[in-house]
Parts: sequence; structure tokens; C-alpha cells
Amino acid sequence: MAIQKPTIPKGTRDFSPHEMIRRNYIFRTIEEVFKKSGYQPLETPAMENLSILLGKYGEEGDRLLFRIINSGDFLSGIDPDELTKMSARDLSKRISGKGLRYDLTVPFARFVVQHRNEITLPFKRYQIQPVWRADRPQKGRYREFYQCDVDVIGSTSLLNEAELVQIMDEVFNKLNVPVEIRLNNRKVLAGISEMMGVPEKMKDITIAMDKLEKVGPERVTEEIREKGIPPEAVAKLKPILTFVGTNGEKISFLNDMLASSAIGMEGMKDLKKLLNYLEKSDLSVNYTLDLTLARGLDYYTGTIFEVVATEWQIGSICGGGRYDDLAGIFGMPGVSGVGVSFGADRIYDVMLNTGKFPEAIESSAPVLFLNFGEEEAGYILPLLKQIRQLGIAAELYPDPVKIKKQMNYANQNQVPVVVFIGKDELNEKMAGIKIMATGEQEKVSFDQLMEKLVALTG
RNA sequence: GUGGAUGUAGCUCAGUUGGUUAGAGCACUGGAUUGUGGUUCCAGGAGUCGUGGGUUCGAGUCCCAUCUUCCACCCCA
Repeated sequence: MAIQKPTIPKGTRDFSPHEMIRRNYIFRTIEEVFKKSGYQPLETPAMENLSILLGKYGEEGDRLLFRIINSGDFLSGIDPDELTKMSARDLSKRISGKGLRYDLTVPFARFVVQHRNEITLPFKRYQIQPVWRADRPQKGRYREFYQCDVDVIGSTSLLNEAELVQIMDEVFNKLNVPVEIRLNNRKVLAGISEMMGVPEKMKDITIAMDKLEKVGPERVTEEIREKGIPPEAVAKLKPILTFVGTNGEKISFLNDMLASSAIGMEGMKDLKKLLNYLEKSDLSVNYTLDLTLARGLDYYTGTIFEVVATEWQIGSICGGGRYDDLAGIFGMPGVSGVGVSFGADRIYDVMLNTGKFPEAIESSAPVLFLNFGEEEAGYILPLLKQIRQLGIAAELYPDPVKIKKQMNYANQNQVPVVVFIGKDELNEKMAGIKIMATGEQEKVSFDQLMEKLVALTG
């Protein structure tokens, strides 16, 4: 058999030890913040039944779902004549019943409904797992990527929204990534389309509005007109597109604009309340009311969030919102949830490109014992056990190869402290300690060795 | 899903209008230094030129297909 070069599927990646150390730093930081606010861990399967996933993310989302072909003879029961006439779309329905999860929110809603008798509402959970989308890969866009979700389900209080903003604030503070949090409310967007007299066109309008920052007001109104919305309706939207002001000014402006829309006023009430909570939350991050923020996922109904890094353009690095009906779709109506998702891979890209990873997280073990031979190694084994019991990561080079090579290993792995115990040291009952950064070397008695290593690595 | 670029050693890249055995730097391995890394010097290994077809006496170079990566659109973390 011909040897073929090994490859991995499009849009997937391997993570080297160097990358994993940095990725784990991100995951750890995020998880700590989640835990501190009382969220509990949850994991769900990589695959879900397609009936759970389909129709939750809009038409585009259905297209981007990875489908898993049925096991066994998946063509049995399909008439061969029929097969040739079938569209790829219809065929996929017949031969696949499972798909890879597209996000963590829908599986969470499914979990809540399925285990409703085992959990108490409100239920707060976090979930850090990969998701898959059959999108075309680009910068900051992968087919397999990690989401870090926090959600609370079974509470309509806007205190939950405020808590999520606090979490975003703390996470990005800890990671030292400057961001701007954008807020909006789907009810306000519904109010805007109602005010325009075309409530049924809300989706078209919001998708177009979402592009305002990118293409400008002219192109937005143009796109909306192309969707068959009458000019007098478009004219009503214009002042909203061009309005500039503080959060407070936007609120009072919209209050007047949406006075005739019941749902719009409801959204305004929510926004006002949330902004009021946020003022009292002692936040250090910038948060702005962004009337053009739409969010693509179909299931959002209330508050929506999006976070962008201010120092590196890569799209949103965190996003989410409130969903009133997701549990209802699975047969548990009247249970509202709200949550946000941190995009770990994009956060990694931002931190990498803006140099935010701390140096201190690099080294795997701070102490390396050099290997001078069988006898010396035997002597080092109990020392290794001792130092590890003191909570310091340490390793013994496995082969008695040239010291130059062992030193090079220490250098490459950024080991800060190297311990020499060879024939000479055994005779003197002294250990050599070398500080790699400075090149300094000293000898200490075996009695003092542990104490010295603790001092050097503490 | 639409449009456009890209691919030569582990990495970053040279390679003339198609013409002998495809090069460099870094990295790696060995030596100068039989117990001391990050500097220097010397030597060495390493490439089915993304893959598969085609044109040609002859293809890394031209043509077609396909895959990868990247960019824009769509959409999104």
C-alpha cells in the first residue's frame, strides 16, 4: 500500500503542548469566574439527534450542520429508483438521524427538559466543549471550535443579564483583553419593525441593520428596500440608523420613537432596568446600547449581547442572549433562559496577536534533575518524590545522555532550575543547582536541597 | 453555498522564455567541548516540488481536475 501523507479534516486543528498550555490558561480563567458565580458544570454528547438540532438556528444553521450517516446498511428501505431522483437534501434526511452539535445552548435546553424532575429551577450551568459547523474556514473561523457557555434557565429576572455582564467583565479583565460589550433587545427590534408598519419583516430588517457599521446607512436602506419594504417605512428607520448619542440619549430617543409599539416599550423597559443594574455593578468594561446589534440565531427573544475585542478585529469573541421559548419547543413551555458563550479560539487568536499571554505559564516543570547514570538516578528517585509532595513539579531526565543534550532540553522547555547530582556530588553529599536564567550555579547540602528548591520556585 | 488567491525540506522562502543531479536561512543530528543550555565554527541528514491526469523529446515551471490554507460575500464564536 502506498504511503500517504497524514492530514486532518478541513477546518480542524491539532494543538501543540505550547498551544495547549495557553488554551488551558484561557479555559481555567473562564471556568473559575463561572464557578465563582454559582454555575454548575455540565457536559452533553458531541452528537444529538437531528430532530433536536434542525430548525433552531435558521435556514443557514441547518445548512451548516454536520450530519452523521446512519450505521449499518443505511440504504435499506430506500427504493433504488427513488434514490436516483432524490435531492441530496431529501437523501440526507433518510440516511442520517444524528448530527454534531452546533452550539451548547440547544443541547442544554434539551437536557433541562429531559431532566426536569432532577433539577431545581432556576438552574445555572456552565459548559466548555467543542462545537462543529460546516462553514468555510477563514481567519477566526473554524469547523471545530470550543465554546464556553454560561446559562441560567428558569428565571426571567434581568438580574441574570446583569450577572452575565459582570462575568464578561471579569473574564476579559483577568485575561487582560480590552473589549466593548454591546447590548440590545430583540423586543426593541420587533418594536422598530412594528413602528415601521412591517412587523413581519423583522428578520430582513435586523439582518440589514446588523451591517450598518460595515457598509453604512445608504447600503442598509438599499438592502431593506430590496426586500420589498415600502419607502415610507424605510424613511421611518433612517433616524434610528443615523442616531448618535450616549446610552441614556439612545433610551429617551427610542422611547419616543417606539411609543406606539407595545412590544417595543416592553423591550425598552427591559433595557432601562438592565442599564440601571449595570450602573450599580461597578464594572470596568465599556458597554454600549447598540441598536444595530441583531444576532443571527433564531431562538433569541429578549436581551442580546455581543463582545468585540478593541485591539484586534476578528468578529465577536463572545455573544448570547435571552431565549423564552427554547424549552417550550421541547415540550416545557414558560421556562425562559439567558446565557452567553465565550469563543475560546477567537479569544486565543486575539491574545496571541496582541501579546497577552503571560510568560510565567510556559514551563511545564520548574525543576529538572540531570541523569548521570543508573546509580545517581536511583538516588534521585526519592528526592523526586519528596519535591513533588511539596507541590513542585519536577522531572528526572530519562536517559543518561550527554549533559549538553540534557541542558538543551532544559533550555528548550524553559525549565528555570536544573539540579546536578553526579559522582562528585554524591561523594560530597552536595547537589549542584543551576539557575538557567542567570547561569549562576551553587552547591547545597542534601539537607538543604528541598528548602532551597522551594525558595527558588515559590 | 458564491467569487478570488495560494501550495517547493519540520518552518520561512528562492528557483530566469519549459532544459543536466531542485537551492538558501532557521530548525534538527554529530563534532570542536569524554559533567554544563541560550554565542561561535565545522560536518551531515532531510523534498514522490499538495495530489491525480494531460501537453511536450523534456514540466517545480504550461493546461485541466481535486484537496489544503488564506481573503471577500453569506453567516457567525
